[in-house]
Amino acid sequence: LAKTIYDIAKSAGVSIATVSRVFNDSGTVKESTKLKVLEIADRVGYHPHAYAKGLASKKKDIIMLLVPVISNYFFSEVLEGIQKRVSDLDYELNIVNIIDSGDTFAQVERVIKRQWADGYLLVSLHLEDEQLKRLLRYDVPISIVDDTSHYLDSVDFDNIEGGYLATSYLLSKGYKQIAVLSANLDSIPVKMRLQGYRKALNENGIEYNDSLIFTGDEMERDGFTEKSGYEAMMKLMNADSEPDACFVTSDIQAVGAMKAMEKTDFRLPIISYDNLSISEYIGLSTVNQPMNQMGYRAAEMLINRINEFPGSLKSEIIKPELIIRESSEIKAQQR
Amino acid sequence: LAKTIYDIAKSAGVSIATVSRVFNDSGTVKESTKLKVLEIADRVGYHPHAYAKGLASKKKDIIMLLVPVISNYFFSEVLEGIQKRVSDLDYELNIVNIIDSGDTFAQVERVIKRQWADGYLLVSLHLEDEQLKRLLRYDVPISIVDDTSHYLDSVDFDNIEGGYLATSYLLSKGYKQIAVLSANLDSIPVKMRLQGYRKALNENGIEYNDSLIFTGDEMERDGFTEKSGYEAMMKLMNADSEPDACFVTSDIQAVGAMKAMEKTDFRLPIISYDNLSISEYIGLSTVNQPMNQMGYRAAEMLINRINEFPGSLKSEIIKPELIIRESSEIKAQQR
DNA sequence: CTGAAAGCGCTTACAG
DNA sequence: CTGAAAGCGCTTACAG
Repeated sequence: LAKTIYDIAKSAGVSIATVSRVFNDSGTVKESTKLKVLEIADRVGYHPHAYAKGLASKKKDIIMLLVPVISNYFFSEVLEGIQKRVSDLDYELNIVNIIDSGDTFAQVERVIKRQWADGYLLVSLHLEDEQLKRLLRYDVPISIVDDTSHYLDSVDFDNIEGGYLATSYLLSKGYKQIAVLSANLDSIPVKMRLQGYRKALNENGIEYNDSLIFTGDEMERDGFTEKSGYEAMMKLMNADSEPDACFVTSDIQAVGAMKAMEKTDFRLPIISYDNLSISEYIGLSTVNQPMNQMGYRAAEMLINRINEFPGSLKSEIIKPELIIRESSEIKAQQR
Repeated sequence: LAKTIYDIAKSAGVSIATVSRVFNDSGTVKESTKLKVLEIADRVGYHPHAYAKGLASKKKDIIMLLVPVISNYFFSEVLEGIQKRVSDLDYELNIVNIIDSGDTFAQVERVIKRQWADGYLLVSLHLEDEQLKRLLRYDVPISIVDDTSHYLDSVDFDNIEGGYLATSYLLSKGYKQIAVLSANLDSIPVKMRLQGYRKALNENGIEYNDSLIFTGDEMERDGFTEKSGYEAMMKLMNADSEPDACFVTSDIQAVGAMKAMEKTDFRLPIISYDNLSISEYIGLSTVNQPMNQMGYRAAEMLINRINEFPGSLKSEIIKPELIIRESSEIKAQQR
């Protein structure tokens, strides 16, 4: 029932090769023939079959994006950047949601094996580098977004810089005892952010003090949760040390931390990380990552790679920026 | 470079037909042959080429989901329901993000014309019914999610019931002058929700009063914005009428309305609509729509349709439920 | 400017 | 239980 190139060719009184040329703007076709073909195609609702075209030409003009959690602010921003660049460069974007069921890598591998696209963007998937290495054998362009790899192109954020910016700012305000409310200390971004924290202390001649680092007990989502932030702040308030400001490794933890403070008279200037949409509501000073830009650059990088494959590994690091709102400007208020 | 069925057939010393049968679990293949084929395929990383398979067999085992805004709570919940049902019924899901650029219908039509999938789910797209009618000519199963159609299968929420539930609850608490902070009065869901509001008033013998309906001036996103809610509440506070409770057509408007109230001593019990994730934080009583269930049912409906196409039009309406938190339980406090 | 024909990587009757 | 062959709907040298 669906129309094929043969139907159009017959109606227009030309060969299928000519119809194909019209739709691909390739070769040379007499203007009148072209118009006729286009008119008929439009009337009957014909469009080249994506699979047939992809099979015959190798070129699919499709970028496929694999992502675990589709509905958060982070991904929405990254997607916007990707979408923009992909469209401008005349590709189409297909998204596949990778389900959190333990076999992440198998799901990714399956999609890639099936050869859906000209290139793949793996966003926030955090696979092990050895797993990524195994993808090389499929011999197709793949870029990693929001992570780094030794085997595949990547675009990532500079988490060291983020921790550094937040801490430096607090130091510049005269605070000296800067506590950290941290998510899982083994998580890569956390490690990096803390590295930035130490770097800032170091530059200001302040010694790093282990007893100022507080972690919640809840370790779901690597401790990037409200509950974990709440717990960490409770520990801070009951500790012997007397911090005068606080760096929190994520906004969502800061929400929990603020709830903990609200129950008491205790107040501490805070800077956190992520710039979630709620952060503006509650006046959270935070480190913003230009997610849109990350997506944009990643799409560009992948498409470049498609056009010159293979080639030497490319990796790009995007700098975060500090956003100051109320939470860092309040006066500390001790027990 | 990528492996094909011919490579596997040669290595295994069988014909390509046999390899095909192994991968499709069709026909009968000697167990030992099957094992051998599978072992070789796994070793070299072979998997049938999606396009070639789709072209040859007509059956693609793909459902494609078209959606305008990917990153909101609503879609994430709907997606979860869809994903679950789709996987259980052995299909794969591809998502295409429809960009808000005025040519929504053209984008949708383009995807469908290209025959990517066995069936399509159009989520929150709100196309005109005449446009949907035009999709019939592509002769492929399509279901509408979060809207209703006379031409295509659909799953939608019962917005009348939602307005009715919220209003009835406030009436049951003894309130009699129930104001409405409304988004665009011409929007379909708003009309429905207000119809439910009137129904509830009616059942309780209370006359509908036009001067209790307040709309913001901001009409971006059909007035489903914080700003619009803020403006509407400002109007309410400055009006002559003296409402004792309030139904707001969305949570996001309620956020704005609450900000307006916070600037004054004015307080009004509120119930809104949507149950956004922030609603729990701020204690908003609201109407929840089981989005997960909607997705689940829609996927099921589409796949049924794929298996018996064509057939008589199916449409399903999902009931919302009331969630009571603090915002409706406070005492009114007049100027 | 246009057409005939081979080929892309599969599936699926048909025959054995 | 297995293979040879036609066909899915296109693209693309090649020839004219």
